[in-house]
Amino acid sequence: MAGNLKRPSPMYKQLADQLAEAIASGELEPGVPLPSETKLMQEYGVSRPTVRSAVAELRTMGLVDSEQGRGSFVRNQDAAPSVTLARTLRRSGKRFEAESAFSAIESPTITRTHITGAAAALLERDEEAAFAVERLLSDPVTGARYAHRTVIPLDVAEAVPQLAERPDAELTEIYATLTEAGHALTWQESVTARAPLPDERAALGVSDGAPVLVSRRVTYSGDDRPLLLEELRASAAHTQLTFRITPEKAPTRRRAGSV
Amino acid sequence: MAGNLKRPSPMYKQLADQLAEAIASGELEPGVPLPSETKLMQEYGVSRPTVRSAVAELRTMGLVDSEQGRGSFVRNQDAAPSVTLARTLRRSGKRFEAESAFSAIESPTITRTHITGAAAALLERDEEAAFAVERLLSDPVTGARYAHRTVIPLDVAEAVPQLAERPDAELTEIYATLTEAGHALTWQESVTARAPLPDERAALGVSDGAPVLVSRRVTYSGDDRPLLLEELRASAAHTQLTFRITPEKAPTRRRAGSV
DNA sequence: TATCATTTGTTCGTATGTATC
DNA sequence: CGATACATACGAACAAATGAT
Repeated sequence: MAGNLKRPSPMYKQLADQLAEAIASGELEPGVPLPSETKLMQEYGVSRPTVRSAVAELRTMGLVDSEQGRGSFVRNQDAAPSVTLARTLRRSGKRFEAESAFSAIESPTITRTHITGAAAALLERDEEAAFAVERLLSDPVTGARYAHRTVIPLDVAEAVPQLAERPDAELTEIYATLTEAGHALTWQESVTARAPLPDERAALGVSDGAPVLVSRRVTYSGDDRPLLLEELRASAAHTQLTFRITPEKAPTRRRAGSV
Repeated sequence: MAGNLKRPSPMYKQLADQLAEAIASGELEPGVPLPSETKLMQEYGVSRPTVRSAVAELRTMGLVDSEQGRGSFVRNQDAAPSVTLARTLRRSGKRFEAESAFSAIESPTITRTHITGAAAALLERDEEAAFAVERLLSDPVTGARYAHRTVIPLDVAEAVPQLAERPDAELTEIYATLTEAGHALTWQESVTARAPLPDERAALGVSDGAPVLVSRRVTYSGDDRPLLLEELRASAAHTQLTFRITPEKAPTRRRAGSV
């Protein structure tokens, strides 16, 4: 980790890259502090703002955590994927069971809303009324927190009285209820990630630079009519989601270059 | 959007919050530029560094994109999940087909490596030798780019000669080969996300503040012996992954509080 | 084509606040 | 209490990209 920075490519980025490489190579181990800002200024012959920009880069890359009065510490990334949430369902007859178990931090809140945004596209309903059930959950082992939200369109709730009465029933119960109501259920889950919103940082305990995983599961009647939506949000630093891939038995259509 | 900032809570954060709120409320619509840094300095009576810190916050929140010489523009978040990659397999007899098709940007590169890190855990092999096949792919419609990596442990390749000869065959071919070799294949995919590394920014075209989705698919023989690993990386700003959830037929064990 | 005003990007310097040890 | 560390905020200058003149 010597002290030579050429131009161009901003000096703060070069410094960030060098530090990132030192972290990746293990030269700077998790838990140990970076050299202080003053040291880095002297070592590399750059000014304070340049050093601070470099360290800020490392923070947004999720490589270090800075603590006022102490230092900037290399984050332990091996301990990163700690919690694995299996997004699998088990079924026996008309009963369902979810693979991953949570404990609720607060009791669920039920509200009446309208379906907008991503939910509208997935439920194929725009601006229609719906029940929304919000839960704040935590993993019983690690204490990691999750936000869970269920959206039940009003037309679905009206067709199945038990849903309207207890929209906050457990999801496995709801699946059973819908099955008894004659629906042949199928599910599709879609996963993406984004930077946390300000309120999510606190609620989900998202560490600096870590994204939020957003997973949305749609329950269909048959293969195509959306009945309800679940949305799960979690800090990606603590969580990975797993899916069992089951090949569909379907006629082969030719396609080129797929991987 | 008036100009009153109290202390404490850093002024740059207050300014960032006010701008974020203006974006959330629709006062600042997607595509329109924020007031210029000079304007914001005057409006709020703060210095240029303070304004720049605030805008930097918005960038890492993924709310705006800044372009030198032009301005900082509110990002269109509705157009965010543009590309949907279905992580589903289809099967007919011993033939397989992937749902999502890509076109290769470069021809695959084959290297000999050792299995470490997340791959070691998933393949249940530590430091063992393996083929690694790297591909840079793109979506034929949108042009979005993906990095794909296949890891084939050497013991698997040696047991199935076709793999050792052409480790860079298409995955569906490899699945077929393994099936013909007598393996009953199953798959498990795990998804997480993280901030992009410096080289990924360029290779995957990751916009500022957007995380990278990392999805790893393990192919098992039977239910438990890992044969090979695929790793797919993509910018979460452009991509969502979809999974078909197929309930497993299994005896019901009781569990509390699952959602 | 060349110039110029505007806008963001980079880098320096300096001062002060605040948490930690 | 004092030394050290990061956090915030100011001012200033120049670079680089853009778009219009």
